Amino acid sequence: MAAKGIKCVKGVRDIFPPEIDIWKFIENIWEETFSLYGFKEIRVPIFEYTNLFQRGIGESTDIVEKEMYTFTDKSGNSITLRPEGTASVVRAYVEHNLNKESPFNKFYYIGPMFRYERPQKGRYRQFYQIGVEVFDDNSPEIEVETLEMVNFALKKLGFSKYELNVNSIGCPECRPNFIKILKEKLNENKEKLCDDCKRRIDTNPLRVLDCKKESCKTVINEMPKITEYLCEDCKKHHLRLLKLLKGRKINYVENPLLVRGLDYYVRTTFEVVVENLGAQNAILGGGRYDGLVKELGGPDISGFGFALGLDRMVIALNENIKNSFQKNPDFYLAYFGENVIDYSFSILEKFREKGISVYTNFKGRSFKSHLRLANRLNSKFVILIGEDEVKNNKIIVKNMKEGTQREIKFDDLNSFLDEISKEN
RNA sequence: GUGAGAGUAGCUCAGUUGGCAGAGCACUGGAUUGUGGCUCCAGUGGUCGUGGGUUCAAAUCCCAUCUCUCACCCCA
Repeated sequence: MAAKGIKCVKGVRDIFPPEIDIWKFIENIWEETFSLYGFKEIRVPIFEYTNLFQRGIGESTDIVEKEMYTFTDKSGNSITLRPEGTASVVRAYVEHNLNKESPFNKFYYIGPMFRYERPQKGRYRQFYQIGVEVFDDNSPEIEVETLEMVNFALKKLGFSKYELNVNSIGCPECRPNFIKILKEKLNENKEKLCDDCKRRIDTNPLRVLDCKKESCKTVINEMPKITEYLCEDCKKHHLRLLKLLKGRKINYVENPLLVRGLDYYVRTTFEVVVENLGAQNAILGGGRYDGLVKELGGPDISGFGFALGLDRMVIALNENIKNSFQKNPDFYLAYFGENVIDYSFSILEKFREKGISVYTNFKGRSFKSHLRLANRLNSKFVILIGEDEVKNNKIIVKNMKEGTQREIKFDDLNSFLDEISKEN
């Protein structure tokens, strides 16, 4: 129980061992994968001027309208804790003219995002994303390479049951036309829809297509699909993408109902969903945002990227993989008696110089309680040092699993340690 | 922002019509004074989420509030 009155803020949390090992495992696999595919890290601030997000994400989106942590700083500027990463990366790209600096165009970021939402499974007010952005490449090919990279990393992480949903939501040329037609058709069937959907016809017509109620589903089945209303260029792009995905044998599901909540998306959108996450089942999502760089004051170049929710990925990660992270140091040093600490320190140093991690405890324990602790920590070996060992310049190494132990003379320590290093 | 459930020891949870605050696991010590796990014995540990109210008496009833969980909504 926490000390009186001291608690963390609603919707945020601490992450500590052993769970932190799972986080680092996931982060490492993504970073290794990014490196293989030629991405480099970019670090951007956690807060920005509010208008970056207003312009970037879209003034009327839910995120900007009601979910941002916005405050006024001491000089009267409106500041917002970032609710997502793309706007910041694009801002940095534009601000520093990175397109002129070098031809390099593939970036990834990792860090916390902030949204004021009601907490729920897989949804927190401070949550962590890893994301990638590719600038100045409007080809379907880069999309395929990126999706292949997603598959690559997810497989390495041990995900076997997931589904890649792909859609095209058109562009500012063709999408308004589709929405107009969809609204008309929905209004014709208005009486058959649930109350929520009746409201959505005006607020968010695309969202009606995603309703789970049976009565609505029958209506939805007869509704037009956005992919049938794409303009020539968008259609060409989309068909090329699907063809390439098939060629690369990347499994996907065409989902004409997949829409994104951020205004900047055009054409290709995609999402990876898993089963065991409850309502928040999307672990990764993204798409193309060709107009955003220009919108934020840069050249008219394209953008494509995705973000993944680390919190959700940790929850969804296969249970047996999670259990393999109970990793404490193999060695525990137990010392007891008068004037043995100097000797013990020198032994610890020897181990560490050879790259072998050792844990010990300085609370003046008896051998019994040392060993009990070592057992709890799952130590494989315990180094025992008492007055006798100091006097005779040796250590005892006990194998906890076998229950056996052997004496090592201090002079033989180096070769013993080399032997261990080789085994690991 | 809306709806439902929950909050008691470090953890998982009991606690009857209101009547001394409980168990298991964990922890500390001992049985075994330089050797873990198994067993036995003993011990530490609580502002019953918080603040009010009713009552001789509240973990229990009432009001408020905070947090967690799940769903709506939205998104990664």
